[in-house]
Amino acid sequence: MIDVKLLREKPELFYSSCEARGFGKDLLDKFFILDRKWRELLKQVNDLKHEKNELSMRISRMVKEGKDVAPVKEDVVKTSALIESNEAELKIVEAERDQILKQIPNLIDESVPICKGDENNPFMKFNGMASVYGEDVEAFLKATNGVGKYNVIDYRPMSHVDLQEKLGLVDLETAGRVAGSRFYYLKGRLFKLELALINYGVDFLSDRGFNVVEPPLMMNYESMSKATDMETFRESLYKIEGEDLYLISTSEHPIAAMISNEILAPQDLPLRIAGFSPCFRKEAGAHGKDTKGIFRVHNFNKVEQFIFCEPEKSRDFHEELLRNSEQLIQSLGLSYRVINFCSGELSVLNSKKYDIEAWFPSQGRFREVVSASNNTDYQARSLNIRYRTSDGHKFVHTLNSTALATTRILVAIMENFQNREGTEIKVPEPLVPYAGFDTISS
RNA sequence: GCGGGGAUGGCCCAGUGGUACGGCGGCAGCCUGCUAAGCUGUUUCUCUUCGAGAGCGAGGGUUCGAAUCCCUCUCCCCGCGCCA
Repeated sequence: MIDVKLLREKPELFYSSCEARGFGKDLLDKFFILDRKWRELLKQVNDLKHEKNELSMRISRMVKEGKDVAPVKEDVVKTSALIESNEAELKIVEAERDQILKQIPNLIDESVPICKGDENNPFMKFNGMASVYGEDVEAFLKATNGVGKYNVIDYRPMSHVDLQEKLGLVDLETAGRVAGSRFYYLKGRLFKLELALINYGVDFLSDRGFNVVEPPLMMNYESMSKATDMETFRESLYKIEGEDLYLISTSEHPIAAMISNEILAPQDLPLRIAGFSPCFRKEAGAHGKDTKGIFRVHNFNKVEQFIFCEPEKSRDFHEELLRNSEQLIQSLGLSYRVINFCSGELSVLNSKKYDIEAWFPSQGRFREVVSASNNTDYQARSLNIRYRTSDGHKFVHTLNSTALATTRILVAIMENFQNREGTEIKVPEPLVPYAGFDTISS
């Protein structure tokens, strides 16, 4: 949720932020109408309650003095009736106003480019040495502003879909029968490689000051709605039938909610948490996209980074999260580019977001493997996560970033490190000690 | 699932129908060679010019008035049962 006081004080900030996101100004206009009415009603109700409290106290004194309180009681009853009707109206207006308020998006950071469309997300940097099939060179260079480094290869590597089929590493057909599309059985060494990735990611973050947790995989409506936004609710989340429970779509949400309604001591900050969990997503808006293989699936595993920090420092910590994620991707030998999200593509919670997109030579393009967001105080305000300062209690800033989303990284490994014949996959060096093998073959 | 106990401000804790006690911690000030101690004030949210309202796990109810009485629910602790 945004800061209502700031909205009242500096509405122009929100009008320009909403405009940059491509939201109309209707939402804000509606808010101000309702808020004005709400404040009027609140004043009325509070004044009436004051009156009632005074009368009650008078009764208290009169009882002690042994006087007849019946007439005063009648006054209180009348006042109470008035309060009841005014308060009912207040609650209606308040609910309407809050409904609007929840939809007002976070203020965007100054450094966010004003644009729209995923394809326009500006390129930030490239790292690595990509293997690029001849006819993809042009697209590769365009995607990296001409600065991407690459080796031209004279064959197109197999897609992970074909490769995993050929090497017997994934069983999609059985998963389709047992569960449905976008499910999978990971088998043998590919499964062990996933465990290696998880352990590697957890150790990596643990070494960098993150406390590691495995969160609950389900959340109730109240916590979930505060940790996320309606878009996620509508498009991503699975609900458990007959229970007030939703499967998490990322450990970001239960980690964020971990310290809801708490007031942290300043020395607790920054609080770095790394979580590991399966993630469940409906992918309702993705019909027809990545329908084969394990690139886009209904459940996958993910190591996630999360930071709670002081507001002034969140920009720096956003860079730290990106740096950690980059180092992980680099260490696996993958080449990638970083993009800065367009104002028009940010989620309601985001103030700023970077994506890391790895190069997939078989597809001839960069695909998202990491998403690093600064949600500033938006999530913290909804979840009521504050810290103590000499100037009162303030909301922390929250940030999150993918460390390793296992299925996507496995796809990247399969598509980047297969041999020319498509009979063997080389295991990235840092994973070898975790996996206990250095190649995967049939 | 059954029985018993519990939830009060950042933390601890008192409070059996008359408008939340005290301590610790935090912050500010005073005092003091320095530190510590001591003293004073302050400490949540909302609307505000003053000021007021709300707040005792959540939601209802009774009452002129509820932390207190009644109902429903949630979570935690102890015991029993079941169980990977």
